[in-house]
Amino acid sequence: MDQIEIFKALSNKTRLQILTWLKEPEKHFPDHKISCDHNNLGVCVGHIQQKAGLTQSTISEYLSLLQRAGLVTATRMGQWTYYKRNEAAFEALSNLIASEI
Amino acid sequence: MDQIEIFKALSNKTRLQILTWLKEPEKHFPDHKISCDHNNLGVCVGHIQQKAGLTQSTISEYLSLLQRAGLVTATRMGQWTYYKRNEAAFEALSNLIASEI
DNA sequence: TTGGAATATCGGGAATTACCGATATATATT
DNA sequence: AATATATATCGGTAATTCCCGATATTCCAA
Repeated sequence: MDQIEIFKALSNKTRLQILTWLKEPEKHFPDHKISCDHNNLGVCVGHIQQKAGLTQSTISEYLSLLQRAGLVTATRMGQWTYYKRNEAAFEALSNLIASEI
Repeated sequence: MDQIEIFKALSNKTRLQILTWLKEPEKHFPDHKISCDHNNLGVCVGHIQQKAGLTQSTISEYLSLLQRAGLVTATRMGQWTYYKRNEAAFEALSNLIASEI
């Protein structure tokens, strides 16, 4: 758990938005059931990219950055990569700020 | 409470160190009683700078950056400026991460 | 009121980050 | 095998951040 990597990952408006969108995927990605997300794997890159309005390469990089920071997990299924929040990481970060930092 | 400004402020090793030092000033600045810190005002810039090992200008900027983010408060007393943690901000941030982000 | 001490601000070079377009890779379909 | 789709990676420019030295400002002391 690299604190600085986490805080850097959170220091960007688009990435923060993505994380809050992933809190309620069914709300923010209403068409996810009929396309990417079969189970509870998360949301695929393309949907996130469309909603964010930045290029595919940028969003792909942002998502892998969030993954390296441990804030999301990625699952590859066929041609899609599904990203979902790692709630444990947020809980740990909250506790870290409340007690360590 | 500008989230991004806060996370940017926390995205630096030296600034994180300063914040943890300020959690226990008497431990990390053992000579603070006989010099700067008369009451509970915090720790003066010079002591923080010595411990951090960076230049005076850098530390001064880091401290005002932390202040702008709301993570510390500054009190000017004579020629010294004393910085101390704003614990309410950390609590608020912890809660924010636990519930909003 | 002049000099010194503590801090703040200014200007700048090197490194990092924010995005992009182009291209590569992997998978699915025909 | 050839093509199409989804994602990842690469190379690059503009903006931001890191940290410095030099200078300005504020306050105190002689």
